[in-house]
Amino acid sequence: MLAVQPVRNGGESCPRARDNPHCSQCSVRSLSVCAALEQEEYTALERILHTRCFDKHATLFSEGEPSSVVFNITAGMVRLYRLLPDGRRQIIGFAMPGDFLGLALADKNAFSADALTDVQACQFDRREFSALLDEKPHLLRRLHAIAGHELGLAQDQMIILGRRTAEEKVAAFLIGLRDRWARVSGASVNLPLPMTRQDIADFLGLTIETVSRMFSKLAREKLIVVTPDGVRLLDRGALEKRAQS
Amino acid sequence: MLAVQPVRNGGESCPRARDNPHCSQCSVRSLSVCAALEQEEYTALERILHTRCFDKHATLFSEGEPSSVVFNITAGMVRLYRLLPDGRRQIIGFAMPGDFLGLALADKNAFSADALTDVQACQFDRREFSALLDEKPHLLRRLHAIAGHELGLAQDQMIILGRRTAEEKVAAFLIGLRDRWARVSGASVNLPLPMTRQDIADFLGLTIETVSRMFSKLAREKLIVVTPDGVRLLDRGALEKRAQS
DNA sequence: CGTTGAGTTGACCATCGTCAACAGGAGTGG
DNA sequence: CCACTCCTGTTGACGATGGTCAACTCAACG
Repeated sequence: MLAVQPVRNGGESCPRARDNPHCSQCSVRSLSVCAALEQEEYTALERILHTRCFDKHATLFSEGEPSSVVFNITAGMVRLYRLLPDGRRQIIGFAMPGDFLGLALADKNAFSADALTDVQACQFDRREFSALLDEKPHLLRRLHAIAGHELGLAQDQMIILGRRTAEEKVAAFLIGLRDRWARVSGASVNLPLPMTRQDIADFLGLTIETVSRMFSKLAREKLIVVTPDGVRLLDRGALEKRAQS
Repeated sequence: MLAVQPVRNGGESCPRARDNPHCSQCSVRSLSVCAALEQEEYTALERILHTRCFDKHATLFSEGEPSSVVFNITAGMVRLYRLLPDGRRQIIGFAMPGDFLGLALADKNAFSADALTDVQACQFDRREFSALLDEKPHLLRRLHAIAGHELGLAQDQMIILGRRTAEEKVAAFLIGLRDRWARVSGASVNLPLPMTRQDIADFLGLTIETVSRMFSKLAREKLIVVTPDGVRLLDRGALEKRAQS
């Protein structure tokens, strides 16, 4: 099954989810900030948490605007990007279940975020969340650890953008996405790609045509099969070799 | 004067500096983690702080090794980089006075760091520093705020690497370095470049030849003058226009 | 059944990388 | 002091990678 999370939930509307905002039953708890907290901390989080749903293509927040809320994604995939004055776009990353948006707790959004699929998320008022961090330093430690991890990912992406060929970029993208996806939904050779070729191109610093050509090339060489809503990874080893990772 | 910080200090040796580890007299205090702390926090920091000097070309730490210490740079410039298996190198950034190395507090170094000039730094044992953060959540907040800022810089760099031409990259590099340098040593049209062309190339995802050509081009067009140890920025406005920033 | 938008493929071309030659400074040894 | 080497940086000629432009397919949708 290539369909992403929300479909699995059968399009449950958010009210249903809101009836039940218990971290103890959260499927992404082990993957996110919320991992390894104390009962008291979960209780505090549940008190200020709102479950939210976003339709595909909906905007979670926009670059430059005052940021009033932060999110923990629980289902679906989110596109994070920044725009240049001349209209060029750089995709910063793709957020998945377990990912936290608003790590920096800054008062302006550093980037825009919109939903590539239907998305569910835990939403927190930024000030309330920030105040909670003052009360629960342990939670702040968790958040900081995640920020450190994100910094590492950003540096990986710098290497990909700066020092890799088109083929290596696409291979590294597929490997990287697969690894992250496996944490959420278990290992599988099928990898859903809810983003467009343009999104991938803007993530990798390529054009849509080059991305398409590289997909075709990898398919011709039997490393992947391109499916309607993603790819099937046939030869992970060979793919990793191309990614130079 | 294009010479960088340590020269200004007349080559004072570290023992001299160690006699005097008082944050209250630190020239970079206002720029770093240490800004806006309480007296009690400075006292705690001074207790676990060691001032260190590194000669030009010395290694502060290496990628992959267990990280036992963290640094706050007080003078000089440091090159931060990662290596690919095949020898290609990506420079992650250049650290200046006020910059903190080891933000993530991870137990392995995510990158290597070596001195481009003589360097002075406050060194902390990572475990001691980490323990201090548990006692002083306010200090952790500071550190987290800085991590958020670094994440923003990393995203800026992604845009530069992914979506800009060689000329834009070099212009953006000069503007960015100048802005950061101005915080340390005051505004000036003279910008020291202690790094080699190869370093700049590995930072921008270019070759040494292309960097050289772009410097020549900007010089031919009277936007900069290339000096033995850096550049003189003649037309900041025009340069910013080229940087598309 | 026409329209729209995503994706693929081909032809051509420009930017930037590769290879090579050369200049100038620093360090070394005769 | 000069000759020599080494290293960094500059410049030119050439070519390849990836961008540009265009035509086409296909699926979704009314």
